Amino acid sequence: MSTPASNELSKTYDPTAVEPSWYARWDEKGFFTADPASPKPAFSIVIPPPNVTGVLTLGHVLNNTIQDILARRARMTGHEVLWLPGTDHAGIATQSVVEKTLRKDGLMKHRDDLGREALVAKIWEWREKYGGIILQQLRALGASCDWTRTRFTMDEAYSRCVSLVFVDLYKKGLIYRGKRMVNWCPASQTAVSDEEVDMRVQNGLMYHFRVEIVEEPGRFLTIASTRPETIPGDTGIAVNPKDPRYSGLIGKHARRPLPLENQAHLPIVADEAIDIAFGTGVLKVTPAHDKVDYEIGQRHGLPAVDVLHPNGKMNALAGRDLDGLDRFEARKVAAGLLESLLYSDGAPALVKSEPYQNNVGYSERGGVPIEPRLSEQWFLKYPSQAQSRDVVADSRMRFYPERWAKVYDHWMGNLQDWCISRQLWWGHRIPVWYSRGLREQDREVDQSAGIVAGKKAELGGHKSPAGHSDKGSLPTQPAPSSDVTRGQLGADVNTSADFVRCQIESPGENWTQDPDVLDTWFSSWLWPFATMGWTGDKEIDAQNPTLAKFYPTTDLVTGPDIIFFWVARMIMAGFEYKGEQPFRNVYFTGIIRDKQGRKMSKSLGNSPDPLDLIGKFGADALRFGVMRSAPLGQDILFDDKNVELGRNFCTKLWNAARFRQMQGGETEAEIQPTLLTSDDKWILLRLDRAVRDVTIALEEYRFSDAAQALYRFFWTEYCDWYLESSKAALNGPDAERKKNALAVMDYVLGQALRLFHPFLPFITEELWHALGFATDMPPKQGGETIMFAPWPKIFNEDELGYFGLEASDETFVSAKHDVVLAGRALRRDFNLASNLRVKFVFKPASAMADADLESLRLLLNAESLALDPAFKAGRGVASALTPLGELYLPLEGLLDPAAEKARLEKEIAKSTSDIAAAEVKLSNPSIVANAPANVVEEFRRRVSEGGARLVKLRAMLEALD
RNA sequence: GCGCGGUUAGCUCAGUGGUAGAGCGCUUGCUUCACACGCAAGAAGUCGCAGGUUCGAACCCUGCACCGCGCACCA
Repeated sequence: MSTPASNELSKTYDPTAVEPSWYARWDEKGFFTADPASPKPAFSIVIPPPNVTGVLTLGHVLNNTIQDILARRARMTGHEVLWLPGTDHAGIATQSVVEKTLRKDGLMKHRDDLGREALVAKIWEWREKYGGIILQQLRALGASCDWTRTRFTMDEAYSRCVSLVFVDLYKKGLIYRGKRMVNWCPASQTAVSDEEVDMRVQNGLMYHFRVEIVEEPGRFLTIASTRPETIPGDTGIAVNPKDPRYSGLIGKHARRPLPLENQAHLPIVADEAIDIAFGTGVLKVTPAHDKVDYEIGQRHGLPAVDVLHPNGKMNALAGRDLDGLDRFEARKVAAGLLESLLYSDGAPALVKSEPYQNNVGYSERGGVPIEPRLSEQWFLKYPSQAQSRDVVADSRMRFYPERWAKVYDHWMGNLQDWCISRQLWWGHRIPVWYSRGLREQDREVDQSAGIVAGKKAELGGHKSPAGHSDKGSLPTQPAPSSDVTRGQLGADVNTSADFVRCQIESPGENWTQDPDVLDTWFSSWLWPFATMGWTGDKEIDAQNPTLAKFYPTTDLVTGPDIIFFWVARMIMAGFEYKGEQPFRNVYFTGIIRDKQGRKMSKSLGNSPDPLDLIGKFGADALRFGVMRSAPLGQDILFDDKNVELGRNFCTKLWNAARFRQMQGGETEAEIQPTLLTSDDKWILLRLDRAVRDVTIALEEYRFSDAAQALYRFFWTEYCDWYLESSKAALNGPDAERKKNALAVMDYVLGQALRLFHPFLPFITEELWHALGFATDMPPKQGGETIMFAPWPKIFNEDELGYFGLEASDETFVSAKHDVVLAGRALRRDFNLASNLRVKFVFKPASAMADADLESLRLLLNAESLALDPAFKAGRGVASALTPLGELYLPLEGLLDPAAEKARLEKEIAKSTSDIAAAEVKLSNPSIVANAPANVVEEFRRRVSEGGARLVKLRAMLEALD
């Protein structure tokens, strides 16, 4: 047995004094380091890499606490744990942040002032200095990541994986380049993927304007549009062929009103896509600035006229009145022009403009409306689609909560090709090389905002090009490279190997690399294996112990907002490059909101800094508070009160430990089963229940349930009931009994600390050592750290028999608690101060052990509890009926007999109505016939027990007279 | 428009067929020798609405309303 803890605990728990030093020690000792050679079963998680520019938010706290809980519990259940950390280069976000700093510091006005190489160098510099702060912050939270394996998506080895995969997919014919309608962000001046567009409700205006029919002067068509500024880009007018109003006009022409100096004649075409019921049933077709219009344009051979610069300002083709204006300013000006443009009938072109609400796509990053824009980009047709869809559909990969599986399945069933190129400088440069001279020519066309012949361009909507159609089986295995050649893919791009090559290294002097970089997610989708040293070389990878041991990973913990961005793509990459799913379970957290239910945002200022909270309450408190209020699958309304509750709980735990320490004696003596009191047995059974509940809850990813079970067990059951009742033995004269009570306490505390450890890593480690639990454990199983102490197990039959634990112990002690509650209620009913020492008389229904009476007395805070089977209550005695007997509180002059009488009558009334309710049930033959036996039995019990209770209550009432 | 969540005590949420629960907040009494970040007692809910199934519904079914989210969109 160990010696008593030597260092005495201070009166209050100070997390700031404890947390950093324990973290440093864990880290130094290499406790977080994963050993691929370990014989233990593997458990692995890869962190969702935060932006390298990021700082810790409550979202990260939630997400990483969950991962840490999983990792820490896995260590305690004997797993070799790898929790792999790292950061993401986050293309647009990082480049914007650094550009902003540089502009603020006056080091540049525009990125072109520095040039590509210098800017990228600056960003690297910035990253070295400030990047990865968030990883430091995760340490303060207690995250047990294997920092020796920290990765960054732009590490040399990782970048090589990205290029490798690009080249491979290119060779498989899944990556192609083409001029297509993409989501263009005028703020960041790059294309973005469909997933990076948010639809927002917008209050705008619907403009109704007229165009004159060329062949029938004086006849007009009215068109409804929200974007009059794009009229100069109109190249056709479309109506539905079934619309009788306009059938005679098809094939004729309308005069485009703008620009005033170039009123072109637009063909009127018939297209099924036109909704007869919407607006006037006439659509202006602007193929260069709308996806649907582009498709209509394709069908009718209408050219695309781009009237916008990439930055969202109108260009020369918009006409002299609009040229140079911002698109929103141009909208107003265009409307004004239409208003002052008078037709031959003397009326203006503009009929009316009325308020209109519609949905507009916003750039997630740029925060401005997306401009659908025709441009040359790289696209990926997703690999391994079928396997990736099936693995979730048939539950080989489990989603928690399960409902996200449906969302995933829906998206997987409607995959659109992914626009992977970005017009940025920070990121993985596309490994494609152009023979000098060719590319410049291409770019010129792209930048010129000229007229592109409609027939030549590819279909919009990111449908796969011809020769790679969606019908038939999806390519689940790497397609043979001969399947599709680039020649078939982009008719508008010169793809001859003499001019274009896709390879990692430069082909030589006269070759220029594609200027674009890849979407950040094109690197993060490789995260689960690229971080583990994957090379793409089968032989080398087969020898990689990390991959062998830790891939596929066990769990992924992430937000549902990136299910498409990241999770789905990782699954596809996992199958394509590892031939296996990247993880077994995916846990989707809720979104952290403020207590009013609003999203956390900088502008609202409702986003507390987790480090402030840690400083104020401690990391354990923050973790516990967040976890206790984070039910599976629901958003979390965050309130500091939660953290306060966590802090209070830590203090409670601390003081319960302090109480134990103050009792002295050796730690963890052997429990003598014969000396166990009913309370001892009760707490052992409650502990057993807690072990079971917490274990199951964690296995089912119900973290808040686990936290609440722990909270209830420790605070209510251990502290409020057991610890108080144990004072009977601890303050009593019997040394053996005291020793045994301490042994029980130590056992419960030792197990409880382990159960708490995943949630509260710091305080549990501190107490584990301070109370001496570490002393007798094998070094690798709790001796050095509670991190490796075995996870508690529920009692088996032998143990239950050894301690003599039976269900009846629980029933009995809970009846004892009822006695205490009844006694406390009597105090309250007669307005006796809490601190008034009173004398109770107890008339037990059956014999009771001295220990039980003594604990009853203590819990009642009574001066005495006299056992008197023959007690006759008279006037001035308050009484209560309990499951274990009658409890009397003689009050002499203090009691108002009338009040006591009223109190008893109220109880009698309650009892009577309870009985009546049960009798009604029993008198109904169909209940007796249909209800299950145990339910009927329960009604009978209520009637019979209620009857007995009634008899006694009446006797008590009579005694008052 | 389609789909998914939600609607239970003042607030945040548990509760999947048999007499409504927790934490916070509130009220009252307590500096009771671990803890006032505490102890004890208490008040407080026609379980969104309307039908249905059932002996019995917060719970199962149908419809509706409202809140939130996702997807797709009509210019």
